[in-house]
Amino acid sequence: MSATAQPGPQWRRVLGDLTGWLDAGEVRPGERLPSEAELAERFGVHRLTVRQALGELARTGAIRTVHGRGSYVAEPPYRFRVVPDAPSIVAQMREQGRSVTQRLVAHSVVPSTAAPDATGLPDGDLLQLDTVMCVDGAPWSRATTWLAHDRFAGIPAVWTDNTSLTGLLQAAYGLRMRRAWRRYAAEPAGPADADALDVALGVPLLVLVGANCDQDGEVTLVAARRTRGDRIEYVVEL
Amino acid sequence: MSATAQPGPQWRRVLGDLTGWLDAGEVRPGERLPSEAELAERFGVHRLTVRQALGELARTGAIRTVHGRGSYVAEPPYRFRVVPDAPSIVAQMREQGRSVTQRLVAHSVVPSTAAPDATGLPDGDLLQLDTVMCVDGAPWSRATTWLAHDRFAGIPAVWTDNTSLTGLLQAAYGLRMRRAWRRYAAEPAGPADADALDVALGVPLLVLVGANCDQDGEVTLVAARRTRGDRIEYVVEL
DNA sequence: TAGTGGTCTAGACCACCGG
DNA sequence: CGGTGGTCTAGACCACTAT
Repeated sequence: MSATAQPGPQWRRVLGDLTGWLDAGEVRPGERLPSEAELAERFGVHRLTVRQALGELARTGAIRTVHGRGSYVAEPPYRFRVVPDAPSIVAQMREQGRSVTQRLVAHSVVPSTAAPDATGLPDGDLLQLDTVMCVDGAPWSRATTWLAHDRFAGIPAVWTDNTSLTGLLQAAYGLRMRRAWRRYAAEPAGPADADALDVALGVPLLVLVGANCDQDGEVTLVAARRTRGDRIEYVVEL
Repeated sequence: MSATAQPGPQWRRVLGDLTGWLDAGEVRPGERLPSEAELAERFGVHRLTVRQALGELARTGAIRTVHGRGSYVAEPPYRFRVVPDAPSIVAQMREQGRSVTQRLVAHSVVPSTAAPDATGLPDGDLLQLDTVMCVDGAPWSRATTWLAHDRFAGIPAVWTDNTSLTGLLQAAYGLRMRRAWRRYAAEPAGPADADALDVALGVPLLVLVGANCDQDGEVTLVAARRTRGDRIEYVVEL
């Protein structure tokens, strides 16, 4: 009945009731919620009031709203536990039986100032690769990678959706890398993220910026990866 | 003039124009934006349309809206770079000249099932500490910590706002710990986070769950720390 | 008390999706 | 086509802040 007589704003009550539905499993993951109009009628409020509550649910990832179809209960935010030691992320996921593809959406030559500062990359032009990774068919993360252009200019020509950059560098360049440093941060999805990762504006992304170096200790690769917060967890064993 | 004739919705144009103001420094950090009513008039749209744009700015942390006063341009999202190796976070920040306080907001005895799974803590009741850390007077992170209750029951009695848990454990219990494992994730702020950290619902938090073990390799402390995403960056040197 | 943001309603039109 | 969510307006009232 949801006759919850709360003191706060009405959309809070609606939000509370809807959250209750989800927690109680009255609407299961994958199922559609009643339409906004019907919810408005059922709760005795205006549709905009319902939308306020639905917006909060969407921002926290509890539901997923699709224009023209409805709002669907999201799958529980399962997370891959990615272990930064061990092989590359792609190899790791494939070992877990996931289908992983990485599409090269853009590549360009940029001055070395374009990479995040304090990277340790050598001076000179850089090759910048913009990729989108999909796991089991769903957008998972975006990455921007910088490499010395003179050395790696041939990469875009041989890229395929099944490329693992780590594997490619080892196979084609004989390059075995190890991790130099990592930075972890949480940022809201911007317009480009929302578009590429199929999420709402502002949802949390886990941002990992890192550098790898070659056998001689020279930094040869810098990458910034923005991953859906509900889809990842980095585990570091010490 | 902002006669930007864009194709998308109007609130996008408003958002774009406001973002332009901020980027160009036409409104500086700490200054107040015009009132919603005035913005509505100036952009020739309804106040709700302006609010849609302001809401996005607030969620990305670009502005900060205060009931009854107005919307203020946020300080640039400066981030502490916290190095997980090296001393405790508190000690590290104080070395950087920050004033750090940690208020104990609650403590209780809970069954061992209350801690995040796979922690490695011994069975038996746990002491759970809920704390809020402020840096330079502003809320910065919330933490929940679990310890064996029988061994550490006296901690709440001696807690002060200047306590560093690491320091306390070493001083009062002769305990020197080292890191066992860490998990990094990004999650949206829930109601409790929003309240304690003074942020909007749903803004990104960087969540760090970790365990420390004593000299014998026994896990003695598990902690989950939820920090404002615009205020932190974890750096790991490898 | 005046000005600000927060909430809510009523009603409209558009854009998208599916059959 | 009908149903859905996305946007927008008009107007009202409430809650909070400052003076």
